[in-house]
Amino acid sequence: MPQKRRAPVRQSTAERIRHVSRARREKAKEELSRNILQAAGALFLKHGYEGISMRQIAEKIGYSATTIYRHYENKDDLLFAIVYEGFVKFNQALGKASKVSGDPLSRLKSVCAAYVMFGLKNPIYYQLMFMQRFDFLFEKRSAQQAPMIASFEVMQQIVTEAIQTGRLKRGDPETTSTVLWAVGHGITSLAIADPKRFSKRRLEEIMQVTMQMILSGLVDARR
Amino acid sequence: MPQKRRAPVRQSTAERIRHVSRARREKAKEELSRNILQAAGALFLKHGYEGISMRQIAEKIGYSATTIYRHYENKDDLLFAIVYEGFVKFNQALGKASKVSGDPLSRLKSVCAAYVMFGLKNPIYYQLMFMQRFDFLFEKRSAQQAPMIASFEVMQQIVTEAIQTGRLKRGDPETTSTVLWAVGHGITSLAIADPKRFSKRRLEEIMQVTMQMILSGLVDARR
Amino acid sequence: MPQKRRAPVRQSTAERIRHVSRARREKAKEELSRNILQAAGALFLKHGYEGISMRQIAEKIGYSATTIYRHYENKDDLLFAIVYEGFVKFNQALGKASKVSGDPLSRLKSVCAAYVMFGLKNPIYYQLMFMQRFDFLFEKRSAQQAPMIASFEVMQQIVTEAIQTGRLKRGDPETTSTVLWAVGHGITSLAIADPKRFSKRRLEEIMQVTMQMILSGLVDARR
Amino acid sequence: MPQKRRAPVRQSTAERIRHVSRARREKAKEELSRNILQAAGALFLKHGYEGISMRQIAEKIGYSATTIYRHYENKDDLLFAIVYEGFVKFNQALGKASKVSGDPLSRLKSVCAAYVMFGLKNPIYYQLMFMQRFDFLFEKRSAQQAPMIASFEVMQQIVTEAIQTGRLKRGDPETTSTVLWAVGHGITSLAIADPKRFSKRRLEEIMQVTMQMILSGLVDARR
DNA sequence: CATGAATGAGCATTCATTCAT
DNA sequence: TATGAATGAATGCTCATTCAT
Repeated sequence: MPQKRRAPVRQSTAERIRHVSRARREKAKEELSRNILQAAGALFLKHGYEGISMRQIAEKIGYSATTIYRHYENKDDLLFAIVYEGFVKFNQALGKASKVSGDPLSRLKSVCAAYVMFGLKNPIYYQLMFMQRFDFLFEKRSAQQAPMIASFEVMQQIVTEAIQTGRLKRGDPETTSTVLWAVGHGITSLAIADPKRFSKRRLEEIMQVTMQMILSGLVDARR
Repeated sequence: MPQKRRAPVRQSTAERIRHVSRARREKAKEELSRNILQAAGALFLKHGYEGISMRQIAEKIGYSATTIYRHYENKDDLLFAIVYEGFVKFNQALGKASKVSGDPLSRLKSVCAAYVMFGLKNPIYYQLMFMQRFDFLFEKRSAQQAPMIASFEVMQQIVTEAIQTGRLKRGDPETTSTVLWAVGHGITSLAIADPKRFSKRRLEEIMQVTMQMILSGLVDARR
Repeated sequence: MPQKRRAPVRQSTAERIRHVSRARREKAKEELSRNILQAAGALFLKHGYEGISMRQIAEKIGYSATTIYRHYENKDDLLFAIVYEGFVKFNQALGKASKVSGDPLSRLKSVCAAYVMFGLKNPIYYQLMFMQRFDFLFEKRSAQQAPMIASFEVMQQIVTEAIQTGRLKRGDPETTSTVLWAVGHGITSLAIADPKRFSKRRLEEIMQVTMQMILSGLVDARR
Repeated sequence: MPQKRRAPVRQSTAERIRHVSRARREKAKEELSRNILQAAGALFLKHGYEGISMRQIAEKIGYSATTIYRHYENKDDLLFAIVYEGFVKFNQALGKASKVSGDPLSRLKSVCAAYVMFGLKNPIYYQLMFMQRFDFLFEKRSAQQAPMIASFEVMQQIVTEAIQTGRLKRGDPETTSTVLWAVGHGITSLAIADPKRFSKRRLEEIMQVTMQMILSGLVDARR
């Protein structure tokens, strides 16, 4: 990141007094960055990206609007940071779930559950990531698509394995994993969009019915 | 300074033909109305409701922004018109599909297919209807929620029937129909959001796998 | 098309001096506030409240329209500030005049003269306060009506005293003070509206004739 | 008034059928003109000139906005027509009152009463004429200021007479008549602006006190 | 590092006015 | 004569962003 303005050679007295350890300062900065991200995320979610102004974000965190620009280049950048972080977290969650011990099928179940769980626990991220169209964000940032792609591949990988080991019916792994993805996405997005309909109990029922449907429907019964 | 506003420069008669017979004029008006609706829909979809201005819509249809106001009271009204029409069409599609002859199960399949088909054929409507949050639109127009509610009920009705006639496994009809809804929504919304991944062939495969999954997974095999 | 908004072109430092010491800065801010108030007042007066736009005010003071909003919440607020300040000044003027030494009659004369003088010295304030209907301003700001009410009461108070001490003819104090008010308002508003007719000399004559008329006409001659 | 578009040589059938007597047609036109004037006056008064749109006027009379333009050239012209008519009526009222039989003093009283009465009976006209600033209206229409000027002169004429015949104290007639004018205007405008304070009874009291004040104060008692 | 001041561009909406019918 | 359609300009206001301190 090209530092645009070099630091002055001589620190002012005031600066020296305020001077804390370098680590401490950086930590504070990061904390603020994260703060901004969270506030912005929550607001974007509630009122849409275009519906929220930098000033509103600033007000929520108790800083001036200008301060945000010290942490993020502009509004787009801020949004991207949220979505990007979302994908990193998402990727971690799926990755962790996929490493559960057991046969491919239980790992598949684990990943599916993790998918839905992520969405329900991070509705802000999920909506920003999957329920709105921010293609434009990645247009000029293709280099940073890695975690997004990786996430997609985790599931496909497991499905492939499950098919190869004969636990799932024979078929194109991409097709099958897309179906699973779609089921997960359908439940998650509906649950987020209309929480009233998705009480905890109802959701549990739904998940159970769904899992059973998947198992009865996709598993190769001959084994 | 009550300065006189100058009269707008008119386009020559040849450029645009208007003011013909009364019937013709009304037809032209309706056509323009529809035109606005379509343009607005496409734009809202791509950039979000808040991301699109009346001016942008106007420019797309080649009229001044003011003209839109002759057809729709305001921006909200315009969006509502789109969503409302979407639900009317949606309702018709589901209704028609549900009246197919045969046992509840084949009607269920028919409705599911109709659901996905509607989304794929009317991606603009679908996204505005289901992939964004426009609760506020109906807040003051509860009287016009009919087609929306009716749509939701079609599927639930069929599921209930299928359970009662023993074709589907015993269970709460609402849970079961929600699962089906979620599956349909998952496929549809993914297909719309990422068309590259959903070629016609791939989609057919997906639908087939899905249908089979549903049937194997939810149907009461004892019958 | 979330197109980036370009940064505004700034004026060179030399052109306008800002950002000095904190105290200096606050002083500058107040000065600008006052500047806006004056410009707005003059314009509202000449073309009516509805006839003037924020942009026109801004242009008059050489700032952008946005800047006004840093000082006043909105157009109503701006108008209110003017009228309110007017009443504060008016109240002070009447109050001071009423405290002149002497019998009630000379204090009455003093207040009448102060009334007219205020209007002539502050024609902008006067017209906005008394020659246009801005009831709506106070509808939601009843708490701030104090100076206005106080002003009205000063004259009535003196008249009451003058009647009680027998210097004015017996009669309803409210009626009498309203007559005096009307006379003062008549002269003041005509003088403001048609300054050509009200040269300094002519005005002096008018005031003299009027005062004499009041004294001959309202004073109880038996004393 | 230069007719911009000449009438077609051949009347269409429809036109011939609709054809009524010329007189009847003109009468209808005038009636509509008057209708527009009244509606516009009432609205201008209530919401200010700038606060009212042509469409609002049109809606009030149940015609399209375009129709107004057939009767008045533009909005300014419409306002002017109102004010002009007001001055014509005002002039008539004062003129009639000044022709009452009797000595100059009773004629003076008659004119003063007529002044106030006009304002109270035609508050719309009065406010538009005297309580708002429409200088711009007359800037390019100086030829039509006649009734306005005439009105001003009626009172001055009587005062001059009264002084010459020794009924009023010696003094500059212009000064004296201006004082009277101011008193009349003061009462009238206050009564219009704040009707709550000016009940019929209160107003009568005020008028009586005022008249007495004028007589005691301005009349030459030596006669 | 954080901020106050400032601004050009943009937004939804309304307006006065014109034109052809 | 009256009107529907259309429009450029304007309005109050908000926004993202910059700059110098």
